[in-house]
Amino acid sequence: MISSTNKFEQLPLEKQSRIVNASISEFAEKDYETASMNTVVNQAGISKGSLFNYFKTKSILYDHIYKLALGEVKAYLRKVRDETVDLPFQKRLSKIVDSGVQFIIEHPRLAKIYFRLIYSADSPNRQKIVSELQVLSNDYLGEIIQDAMDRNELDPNLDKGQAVFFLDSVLNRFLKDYHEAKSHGDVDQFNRDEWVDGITIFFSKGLK
Amino acid sequence: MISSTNKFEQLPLEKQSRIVNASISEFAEKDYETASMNTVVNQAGISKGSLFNYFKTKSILYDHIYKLALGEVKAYLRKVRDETVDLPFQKRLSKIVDSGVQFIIEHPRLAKIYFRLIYSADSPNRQKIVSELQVLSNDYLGEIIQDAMDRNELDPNLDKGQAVFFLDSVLNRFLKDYHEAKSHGDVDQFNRDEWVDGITIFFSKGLK
DNA sequence: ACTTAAATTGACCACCCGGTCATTATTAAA
DNA sequence: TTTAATAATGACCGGGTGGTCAATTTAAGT
Repeated sequence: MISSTNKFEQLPLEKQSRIVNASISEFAEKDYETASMNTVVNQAGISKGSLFNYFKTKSILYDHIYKLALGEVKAYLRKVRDETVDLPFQKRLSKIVDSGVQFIIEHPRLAKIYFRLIYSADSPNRQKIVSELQVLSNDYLGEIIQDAMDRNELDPNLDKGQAVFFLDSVLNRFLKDYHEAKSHGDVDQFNRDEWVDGITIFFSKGLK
Repeated sequence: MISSTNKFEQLPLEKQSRIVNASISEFAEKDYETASMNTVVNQAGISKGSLFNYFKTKSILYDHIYKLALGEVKAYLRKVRDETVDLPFQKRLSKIVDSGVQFIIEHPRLAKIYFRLIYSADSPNRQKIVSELQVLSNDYLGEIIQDAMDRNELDPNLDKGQAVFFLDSVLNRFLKDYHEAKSHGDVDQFNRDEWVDGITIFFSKGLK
């Protein structure tokens, strides 16, 4: 069976990366509907016919790109999860936030695509994608929380689903705000350490 | 001085509401760029020239609509704030969540516009609007938290800015998820009381 | 060098967009 | 009833879209 990106994958790597680069830039800058295949084509320095030969439709190209972004996110998450298995919950949380911040710094365009995907509404299979992400996040944070519960660092009677929800809400929101602050140039107002401390303390003791 | 909606406001109310209704539907269904003035015109049963006579541009029409949505949101928030001044923090939080849920039920299209505005990226003056909303939320939740601190219901050494951030993250996320679940028809999985309890307990004691 | 197959091109298509404006229909004044 | 002012209309404009395909360039095989 021949995948729909087959033709693309058989291209010289240099050409592939020109196309991927242009696509990432365009989908980072504009939302799905507004992003233009013409712009991609011009920026990549290939003809329109070629692009539509490699990717039959716009939405197939978008699929390729967002999966790429998601794969990178997953890699970061896996890495920090595995590197912190033996650390206490608070330290672990802190490292996860760190990793998120680092991802945003190292892959600003992919971060933009990721947040657009999560928070915006007009990607082709939005509903399916988002629910997949929810499962992913549930598994990931669920594991972190379960580990902490097993070690008696968290209340063993916690509703795990809710705990995951709270973690997810605050972490994602923090990273989103950080990302936006960064792309507006006023990232200095973020004292990262202070925030990470605040977040971990908050999760431990609440506001009381 | 003549406002840009002057012509519109002098229209018969029935015609006004036809136009507002059509606009709300369109901006709820699609994001700003994708929403079509032609659709609005057809649904409202007026001619294109008329619409552009009442509202000079698409973005001015959008302005009118989102301010309407925001005004409604503010009214709900003001109401619940004033009605709960004497209640303890936990009860107050619970009522605020209630009010949000009720808003979503009573004004699903306005809720859609509101969440699109907050979480999506392509509205005309997005940056300005979002920072205005942040100030608004800061004032609102800041007041609720300050009240609770004054009554010794919360740690008086709290970083108020952070506390507001946590509240805002969790509340908005909860309502957004609720809204999406509702518009996908699977709202039953939400045991509202359980969630409200979970949220208030979480804010009091954290996860420990 | 010649032929054939494959890859690349960009002009072109139908469609939709926000916005305009000469024309027409409606109302008010005389 | 005629005239003047106002309101409503929709054909039309320039421009952009995703996608196509006949024609051309490039590469491979003999």
